[in-house]
Amino acid sequence: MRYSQAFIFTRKETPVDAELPSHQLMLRAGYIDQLTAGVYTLMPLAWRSVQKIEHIIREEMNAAGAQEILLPMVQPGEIWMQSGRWEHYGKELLRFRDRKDQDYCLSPTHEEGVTNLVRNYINSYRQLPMNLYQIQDKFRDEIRPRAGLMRGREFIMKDGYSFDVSFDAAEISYKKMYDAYSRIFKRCGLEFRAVEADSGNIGGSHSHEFQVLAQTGEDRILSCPKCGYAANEEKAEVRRDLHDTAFTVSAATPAREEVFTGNAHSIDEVAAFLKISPENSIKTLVYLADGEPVVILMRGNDNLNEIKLAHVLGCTQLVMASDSAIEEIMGAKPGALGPIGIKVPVYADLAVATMHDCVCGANHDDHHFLHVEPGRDFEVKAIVDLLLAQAGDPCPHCGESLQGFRGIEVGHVFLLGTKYSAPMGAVFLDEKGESKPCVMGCYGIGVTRVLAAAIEQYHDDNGINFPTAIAPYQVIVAPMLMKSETVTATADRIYEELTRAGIEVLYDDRDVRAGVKFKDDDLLGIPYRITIGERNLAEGKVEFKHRADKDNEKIDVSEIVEYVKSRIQADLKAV
RNA sequence: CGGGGCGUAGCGCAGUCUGGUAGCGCGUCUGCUUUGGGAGCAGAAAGCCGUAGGUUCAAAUCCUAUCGCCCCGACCA
Repeated sequence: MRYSQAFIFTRKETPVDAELPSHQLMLRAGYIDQLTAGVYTLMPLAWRSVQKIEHIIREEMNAAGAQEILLPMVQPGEIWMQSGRWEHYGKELLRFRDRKDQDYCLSPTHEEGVTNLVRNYINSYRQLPMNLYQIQDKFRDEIRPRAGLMRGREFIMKDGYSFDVSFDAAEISYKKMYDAYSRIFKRCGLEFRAVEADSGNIGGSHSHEFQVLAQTGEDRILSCPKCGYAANEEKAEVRRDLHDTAFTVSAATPAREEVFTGNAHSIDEVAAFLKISPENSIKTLVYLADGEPVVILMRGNDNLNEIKLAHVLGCTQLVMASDSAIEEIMGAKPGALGPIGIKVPVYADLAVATMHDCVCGANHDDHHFLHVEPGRDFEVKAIVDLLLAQAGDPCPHCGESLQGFRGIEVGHVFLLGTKYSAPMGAVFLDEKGESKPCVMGCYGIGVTRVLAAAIEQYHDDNGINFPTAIAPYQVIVAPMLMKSETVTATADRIYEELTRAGIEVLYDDRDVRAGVKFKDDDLLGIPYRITIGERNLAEGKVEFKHRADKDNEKIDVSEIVEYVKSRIQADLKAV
């Protein structure tokens, strides 16, 4: 491609609206253009990279036995009503009506679509397993889209679905996809971890996320350097030798006493005011579970895992109560809350059962209780594990200290079970002639997010620095002086020969000064640059440089094409 | 959803408080010079001042409504 004709427009200035490096660089380098909140045009450079990522995905999915299809993005509300998600999916599902006043939605995912399809064609165990996938635009009306392609409302997703005769068989399909995903992200050149994850509201029994490691990631993940255990923070377990699910009252604890604690509201402030350890105070949280208030008790220095809590409560919607709601429920403002004398159901973390003679809020503004004895001064509905794991906690498998990372979730695999097949009637007849629902798995990759995550991982002060496998072009040819016929003639020839050799070349034939080309060419993130100038040409040489290298090599003009070919092949083979 | 910020030329912004001919930088176009890390000079084009009402002799500026975009929060008791 000749740069002078290309739809590539760079900017010197960093766009103010963008915060993440990937977002800033994609705007500056002319990869994307924003149309409205969370909706972006992919311009040629981004689209080329996306197509490369898609190509890798297709190769690996096909190799794993999956078949590509394309489901409609516009879906009738009817099939979403059958699965129950018309009611439960919430506002992220963009709904509308057609001229006949029928309900429709833009599909944010395709469990319904694919299950509806499969139930019409799969009737026998002989037809299973079956694995179907697609690469397509999705629309989710996100609460707050942000960070460019990282969390858009419209985005490109690869979604795949497996259908099996049993859970055991589904495990095999799941493992195949897990392995395919590992190969896909490796081939994309990304540093990532596969971590155990919560299944969220898609449902199902277990799942793994594929997390690209990056400081700017929204997810926290924990991994064990010794045994390899890795999990999303919200799913991570901690080894705890705590099993008491009832309080044992200590007779040594004095009678409880209400004291004034002034402006001390947070756990740390109260602990400092009373000169006690935060470990000895009870943190009292108020939540609304499907609208009903519940009170949660944690040891002062522990944090609550909301996902665990939601599982314990069996609720679908869990939100922290607002300050005004808390005052109504508890009779006091946040900062002085406690479990004593309230009528709301109380759940305590396991650690609370080990506490004696502790401190908690008095449900009386600016007052706390001293000498609180769980089991004597208050009772709870249940004592359960609600602890949020953090870096430094002991690994659940081997006890080693867990390491913390930040990650960007680029892929997620779920073993779904029969959550969709059963209500939607995707059933087959087994060997005995019995009708059974298919056991499903579902598998997603955020294709456009992979692109953003790759830039988060591969950039420097001068711009993007893509892995060769997903770069929009492999080589940029930069003649230094367009007036010089020897320079342009050589550049023309190298461009043509490289192109003929199957190399993807961006030919920077713009009639601009060398500095402009260097700055732009660094910004774009193309792995290799061939610089053609009069001085080197006099010796029959051109310069060759990797984007990440400081210095360049001088290569004989006659050898440059073969040399570039071998370097690119080595890059692509290395992964 | 709550809180904050912002809509003026393709991009980044000033002008708004205190109403009175629409400005600056970058980019774009023309010409000359320059040519290995975002060149210099000279000239030029380009704006329903987000939208709709209102106040006024007069509105980017004041008032009302509305639309849009960005950021923050959703571990804090």
